[in-house]
Amino acid sequence: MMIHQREDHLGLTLSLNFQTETHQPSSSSSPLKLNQTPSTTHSHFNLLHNTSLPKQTSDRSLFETCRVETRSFLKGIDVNRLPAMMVEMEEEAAVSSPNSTISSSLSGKRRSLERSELGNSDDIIDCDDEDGDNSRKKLRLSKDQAAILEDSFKEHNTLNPKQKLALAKRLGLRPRQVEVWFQNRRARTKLKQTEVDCEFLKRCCENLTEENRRLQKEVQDLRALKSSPQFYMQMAPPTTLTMCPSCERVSAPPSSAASPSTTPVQPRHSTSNHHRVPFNPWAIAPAAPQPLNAVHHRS
DNA sequence: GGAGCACGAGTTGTTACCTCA
DNA sequence: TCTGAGGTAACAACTCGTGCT
Repeated sequence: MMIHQREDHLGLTLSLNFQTETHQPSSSSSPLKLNQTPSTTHSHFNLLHNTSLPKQTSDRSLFETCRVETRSFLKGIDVNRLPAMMVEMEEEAAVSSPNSTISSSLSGKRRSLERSELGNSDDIIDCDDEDGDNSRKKLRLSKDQAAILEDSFKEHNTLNPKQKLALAKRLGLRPRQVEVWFQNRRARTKLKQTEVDCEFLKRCCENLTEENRRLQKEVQDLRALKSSPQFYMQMAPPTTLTMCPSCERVSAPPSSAASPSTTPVQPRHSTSNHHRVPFNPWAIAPAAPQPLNAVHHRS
């Protein structure tokens, strides 16, 4: 056992780390997929029997014992509800290790070291299957539990250990389950936000493409006009574009109908200093493109 | 029955912080 | 006092397995 005292940003002041880590098969590294053992069951077992599991998973006899005892222990337990006794035990475990799950409480380095020490993952024996076929039961949170978690998530999308404990106690779940729920919730929220952002950017792109097409056509028309100046002279002054003589910026009058991105641009200057005059397309040199945030005519 | 999806949970890598030599 | 190594906790990203529609 290792005593580790720290004051982290979440307000945890004291932690006791029991070195009762278990070894789990790496789902990605091992071609042979074994049913993975929820390590929390190991922690249940450890807490119940106040013992630690063997570090080397080749110790099959101990694991078989564990398996039998766990199976009998799990009989009659609703997987969605944790007995009060277990909640209290989990609380203690959570206080001693904020992560509360043995596997996840291991540091990356330690975990990878143990992975390398583990070698053949075939030695892993599941310890929590209640019917002996190595199938894990899918936990399903009740509507009430989900609603409370949702409410809590709306308040704050991360939990400090105290909040986690309180919530776990209130819901009759293990702190680790609350933690996992919040992790998954954050991940899924982020995913949805990414989808929304992606959709928004797609629409922006479409609008810009459309505007680009329109501007290209306008340039084409103007070039055609330039090539026949006598025709231009007979034309009425262009009404779609005006230029501020002060800053020499081009803008369109409010009446021109266009997409939102081509909405007429009104100068912010006072009319005493700036007059809207017909824009002569070849009277000024083409302005260099400006960064979006430099276009001060947009209101 | 099986395809698709939602969701709980495990795994792995990274980062920040702490302790200690 | 500074510094680097090692340990720990927390988190994100990825993944898998199960249950539901």
